[in-house]
Amino acid sequence: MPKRETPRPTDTELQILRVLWRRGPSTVREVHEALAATHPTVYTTVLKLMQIMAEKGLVSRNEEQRAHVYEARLAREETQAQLLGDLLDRAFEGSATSLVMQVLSSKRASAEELEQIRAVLDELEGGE
Amino acid sequence: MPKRETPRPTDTELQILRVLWRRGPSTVREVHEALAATHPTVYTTVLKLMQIMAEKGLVSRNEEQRAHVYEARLAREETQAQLLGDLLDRAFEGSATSLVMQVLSSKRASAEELEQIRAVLDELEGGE
DNA sequence: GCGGAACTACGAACGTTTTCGTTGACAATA
DNA sequence: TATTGTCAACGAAAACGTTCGTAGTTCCGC
Repeated sequence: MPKRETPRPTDTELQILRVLWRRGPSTVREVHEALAATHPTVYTTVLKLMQIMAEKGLVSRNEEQRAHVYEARLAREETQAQLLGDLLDRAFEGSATSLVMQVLSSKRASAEELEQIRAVLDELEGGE
Repeated sequence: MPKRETPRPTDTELQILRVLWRRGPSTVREVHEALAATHPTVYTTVLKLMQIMAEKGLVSRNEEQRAHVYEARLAREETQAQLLGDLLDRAFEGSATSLVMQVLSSKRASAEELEQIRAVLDELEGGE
């Protein structure tokens, strides 16, 4: 039984993944340009990172074209769930309630967002 | 205007902080023993870590006694909020709603937990 | 006072992540 | 065919986090 688990992406790797989620399958050049605004580096740095990410299994690589096309292997939601579960264990002793309370009480959530969350709650409680 | 921000604690540093939050101000030895079960290392490793954490400002240090007494500089909730806000930016594009949805759907919260969360929502919306 | 226990301080080693320069392959073009 | 531009591959270096051994200090009991 293989223990095939994707490792948790580092901060920089996550920035690349976000580009791939937003743009879909992309070449190194495309990612590099998309990253230029927020994370200015040299082309080969992005290349190296993405090669390593391919080795780790974070992205898949299509080599049919001369410029290889990379794609995130896990959907955005899967990785989000992974990171969130991780933080839940590491910093919240597994208590989802206190995590949600924290996120709500830090004034990040707007009124509309609160409404949406309430809707999700309704669905979870009543729906099933 | 000084830009005094506490750096985000690493995984290992967070383990130490968790001990300090649980025990309150503690010596290196006390932390080391508390950590022995989950994170077995040598005494001086914990010492070094805590010295570095003091430099970073993650903990404060009282040197009155021979065995220095360390204390977390930020309350548990503050650090949790910091880490959460960080993850929100890095992985959720700032959307608290999708973060809460993720945590609710993946770690299916119990009925009581849902009730508690709903109470928080009520307080946030109606209370003020 | 002496020896051992409990500390802090320090520095070296190691692994991982991030960065970049260089090289060689390939393609398009003049 | 020679030149130029784009690309992957690779290696090395820098930065960071983690680990541990060693040295030196202080304290206590004998």
